[in-house]
Amino acid sequence: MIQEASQSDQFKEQMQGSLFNETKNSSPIKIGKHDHVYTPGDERETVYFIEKGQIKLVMASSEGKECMLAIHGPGDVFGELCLSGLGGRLETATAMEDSFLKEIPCTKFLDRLAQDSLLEGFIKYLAVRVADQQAVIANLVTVDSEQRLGTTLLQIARKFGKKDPRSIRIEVKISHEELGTMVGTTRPRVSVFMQRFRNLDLIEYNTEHHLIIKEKKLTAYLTSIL
Amino acid sequence: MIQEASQSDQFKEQMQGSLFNETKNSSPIKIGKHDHVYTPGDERETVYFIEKGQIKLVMASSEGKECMLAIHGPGDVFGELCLSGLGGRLETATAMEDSFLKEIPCTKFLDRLAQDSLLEGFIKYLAVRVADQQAVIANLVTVDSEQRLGTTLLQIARKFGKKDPRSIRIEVKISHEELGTMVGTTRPRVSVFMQRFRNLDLIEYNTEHHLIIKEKKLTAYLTSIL
DNA sequence: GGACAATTGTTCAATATCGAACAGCGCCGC
DNA sequence: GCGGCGCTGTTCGATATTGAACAATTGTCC
Repeated sequence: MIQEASQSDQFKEQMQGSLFNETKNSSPIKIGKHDHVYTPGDERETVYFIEKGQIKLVMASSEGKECMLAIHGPGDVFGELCLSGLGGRLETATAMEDSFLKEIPCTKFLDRLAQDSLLEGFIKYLAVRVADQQAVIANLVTVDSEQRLGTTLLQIARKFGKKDPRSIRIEVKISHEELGTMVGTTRPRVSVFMQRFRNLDLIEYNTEHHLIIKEKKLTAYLTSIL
Repeated sequence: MIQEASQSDQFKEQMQGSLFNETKNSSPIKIGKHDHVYTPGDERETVYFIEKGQIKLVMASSEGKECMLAIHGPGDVFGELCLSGLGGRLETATAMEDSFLKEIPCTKFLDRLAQDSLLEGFIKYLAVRVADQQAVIANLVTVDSEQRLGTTLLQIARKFGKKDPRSIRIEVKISHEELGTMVGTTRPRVSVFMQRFRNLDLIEYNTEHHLIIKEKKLTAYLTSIL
């Protein structure tokens, strides 16, 4: 697990360097809080690189319901799915706070990766993505909502957590509503479980709205309620 | 949609050609029905190419529950997730019938793709995979089981369907139990819905256990029950 | 051909989940 | 400071889903 993280981090750094070169002449785009980077159907085939901010990817079903697929932070790349060549975005990308992005046309993106011999690295990166998504799917299918919420929290913590001294980890701001759309349950339900986790001292709300997740305790609890 | 299918089919053919060259000297491995190609934790970093047969990929949760991730048929490649470099399989790959596979070490696989200038094609292929999985996730999160079963049937039909003259499509053998693990519900529930679909003439059971899916009718029905 | 195993159709009570409602609370803008 | 608004915590009846059980049916292996 650890060496894997460092490996993929390594590629991420290389890719960041590569993209930095590619975009150093263009100026970043500012996206205000709650504004969209793109919406379903948009044909613009570009990849985005986050310099600063938070971007969430949400997919809407034919009725009104939504599903939050991911949250991306500084240094992340998103919108790479236009590489699939099937044209037209499937999800909505929205800024969760004022953000600054660099935009790279999808063909340029590939060319640059090729030039810098990063194609294989990118394949590895995509393979990790596929594996992660498989885990999400298996989770949605096999376990109940409390468990799903727990594992989702752990995933987010691992992605965004600054390693706090006491083996605890800190967070970004995500509403219960949003958690609901990741986990596949309703907001009240999320509230109840979050409360339960809090009472059991598996998570905490920091003085200022930051979620603290006690990775070990939470993991232990989740396996205990199988 | 249509040009996309043909594009990815085109890459698939190129990849098949490429792999055919790579493996023409090695003889295929036979996997008997119900036997495993690999199981979780296996470290063997190889990619498989199906010459004949059906292979299912199943992920098991910590308790006993299972989730069927995919079914692959002749010409398909699976096990590519070892390219992620995180070592150890996550799922179980099982033959649904006697199958013949070619096995390619993961490094050889990449080398060959590179030699044949197929790296970008493979990236596109993986991007499509990620997009498909996103759709699956959104489905699991946003809609109810009947709807999910319906869309799952459509997905399978599109993957395996031989285009029957009357805009209908034929199938592989999948048990209700297995469908349950794809859709995230229980077997009895699948039975009920399948029965309902049958009564509404959205699907049929062929004289010999082959499922026939009436794509248009089923699609129409699914949108009608939003 | 017959017996056993696997698959399907169906039921039911127990349980989990939804969704609508309402109250408290903190933040922001004015 | 004050109102409004968005987020949270909590409740509840209506509804969906589970899981266990039992026939009926089919397939399969000797």
